[in-house]
Amino acid sequence: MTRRKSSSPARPIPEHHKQPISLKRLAEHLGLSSATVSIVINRKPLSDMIPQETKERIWDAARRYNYRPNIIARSLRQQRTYSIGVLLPEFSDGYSALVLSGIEDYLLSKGYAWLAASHRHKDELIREYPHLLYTRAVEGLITVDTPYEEHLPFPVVSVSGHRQIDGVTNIVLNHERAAELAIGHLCELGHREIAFIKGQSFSSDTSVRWQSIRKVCHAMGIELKPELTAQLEGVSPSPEPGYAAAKKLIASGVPFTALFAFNDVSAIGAIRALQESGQRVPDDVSVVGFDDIYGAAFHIPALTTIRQPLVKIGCLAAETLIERISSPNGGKTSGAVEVEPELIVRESTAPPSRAQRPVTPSRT
Amino acid sequence: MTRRKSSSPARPIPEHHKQPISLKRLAEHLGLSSATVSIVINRKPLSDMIPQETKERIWDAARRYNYRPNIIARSLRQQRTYSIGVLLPEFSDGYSALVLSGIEDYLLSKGYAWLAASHRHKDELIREYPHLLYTRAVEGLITVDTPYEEHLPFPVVSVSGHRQIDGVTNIVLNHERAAELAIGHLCELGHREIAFIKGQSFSSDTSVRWQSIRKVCHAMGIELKPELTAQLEGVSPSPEPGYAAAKKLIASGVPFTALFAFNDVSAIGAIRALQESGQRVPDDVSVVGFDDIYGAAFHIPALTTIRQPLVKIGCLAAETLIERISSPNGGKTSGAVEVEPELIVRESTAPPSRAQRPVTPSRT
DNA sequence: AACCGATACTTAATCGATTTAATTAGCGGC
DNA sequence: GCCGCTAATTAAATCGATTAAGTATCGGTT
Repeated sequence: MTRRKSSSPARPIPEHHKQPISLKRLAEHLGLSSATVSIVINRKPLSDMIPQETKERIWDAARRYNYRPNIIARSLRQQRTYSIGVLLPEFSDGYSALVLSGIEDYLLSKGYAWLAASHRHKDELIREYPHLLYTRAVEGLITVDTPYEEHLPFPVVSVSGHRQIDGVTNIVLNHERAAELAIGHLCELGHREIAFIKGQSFSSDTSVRWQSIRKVCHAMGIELKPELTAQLEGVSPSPEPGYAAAKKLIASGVPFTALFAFNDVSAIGAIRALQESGQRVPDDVSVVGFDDIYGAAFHIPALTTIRQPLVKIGCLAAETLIERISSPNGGKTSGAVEVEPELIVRESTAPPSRAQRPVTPSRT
Repeated sequence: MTRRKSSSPARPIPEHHKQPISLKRLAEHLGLSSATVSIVINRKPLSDMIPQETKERIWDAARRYNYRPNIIARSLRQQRTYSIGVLLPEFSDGYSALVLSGIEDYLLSKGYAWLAASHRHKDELIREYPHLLYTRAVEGLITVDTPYEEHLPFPVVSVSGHRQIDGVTNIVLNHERAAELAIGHLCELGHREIAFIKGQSFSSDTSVRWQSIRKVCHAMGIELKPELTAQLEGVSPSPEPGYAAAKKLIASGVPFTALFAFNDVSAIGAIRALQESGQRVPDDVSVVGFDDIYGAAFHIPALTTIRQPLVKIGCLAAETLIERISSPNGGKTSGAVEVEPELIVRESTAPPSRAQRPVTPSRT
């Protein structure tokens, strides 16, 4: 304080300081320059030169007037926004929501914010949103189950994306292991006639998952009959597509004792279709789901499923993205990170009934 | 162009203009001042003075160099961020997700962005997040099922908030009508012994809903037995709390033929508990849920439920908030907006069975 | 010839912070 | 009494737009 110029006396601040105070006003009030205050508040190396007493004066005033740096001004100067975008198909699909939780946890801990956007499988939104987010000055993007081709001017981490795109890191499940777990479980129970529901064609996991299933079936000597293969159709996040797919499988007339669905939601729809056609789960048909969303455990019957560590995946995606954003070389590494699935056995699977009745098509 | 000074010739821009171009550079390249370009790009009234030819030159260049105004700089100057915060308990509860969809739709159409935050019922996060969002310069906040007392320095719209707080607009369901629909439906089917599951104490709808139920029960001559009243406990967004609550009701030994749950998720948990105790739904006990989340229709049995227009609620919340943000007087109006529920009859309700067996407690 | 008003722009301030380069005061040494 | 050094701070540029206020040119009028 020894050298504070007497020519610039501390200026008082009006009582009702409800509106945020600016650095400049705070500095004026302290009789210091805004540079000094900024340096101290941000604990810059330069502040080593500032005597303790002054620092305390600054901190006191900052607390008293509840000073909060204007993040917009800071962003402009630093060319950093500390925010990222998250693009996903749908908030209410049980899958994205869990990934989001993981993302949020990590970002919160690192001081990042995120702008979310759901495209509901509309091509236009899938195309537009990344640019909109870019306009919003995000520093990176996490896409969840969203195919995106174009090269973007910032790092991208893709959850269950599978294409190798420059600048995109993929977080992927070990799908082969997943198929082994599911089909192995059914085989062990004694099932041989297994039906499959593939994902929608727009789902990025669909193709990889299916390849894994084919490979594992072949290895285990399970025949993959075309009549026992159905595909989800439509963009509804409800169990309806699974219901429709299962109806088709049943209508084929080819008997099966087990069904491996693309996800838990479609498994739930499938179970409804089976029950409507007079089949009981798991007595007549075993069903295995995928994901282990909330609620899978509470469905009746409780779903046997392949759990994806969704929260962890979200966390990992966020971590990977932040790392790439922070890395000095711009994080050019576009590789893949793999996570492991887990088999959760509940009530929807059982050994095939001895009296192997063929599944008969119900009336439409 | 007649008067373009020959002293500042159009300056070429290097080929690889991948990185965004600034207004200044664009103006330099055009041989104009940035003010002129800004005025034209933003279609300010002043641009009426600019000849068509110049305007076209500007637009052409903007397109060619893919000019995008830096939103940070603009925000700083205009003191507007065109973004709001959304605070909710949980992404994966089926309820919030639908509200979010509505919010997103509306905001997208108005050019606003949103920062989302889920507090998972942690007091600390409920307290901190609004300030964090404020620091992030949101212009308003939508809270979903989140009790918030403190006065905030921007407009707040609260979905299913019920307190009258200065500066907060509530979007509420007509709970009395909802209770009438549910209880009326059960009465019409012939039920008299109705059990109830109240919401968690932290849920903002819990108290209002319960008052309405009491009122309607009284009006309809239904006795509200304390033993047939349970409350959800714990923060899990899964059906588990509903399961536990139903277990308690069953354990009371008091017979009931119908159950009105706080929401669909808890109804699903309750159904599981009933089935485990040997009751069949709806044969022995009818169950009515609340919300009509995705999946309610595909549960087995499909849930009869009171539908809240959740997407519409989100939309309405966003609209109300934007209106208050844009209104010149700062939108001091803190009132309430009411929406109407709807009864959706599916499979989980039926007339009480003639052979009115008392519900017997199952082994623990 | 001086003036006016319209046209077609430009200048410069501003938003609120960060950051680099400079400045000042005091002190010890010669 | 001057030099150089350190400690403590500050001035000024900067980020990229927006915007109020100003200016130069020209045709036309009195």
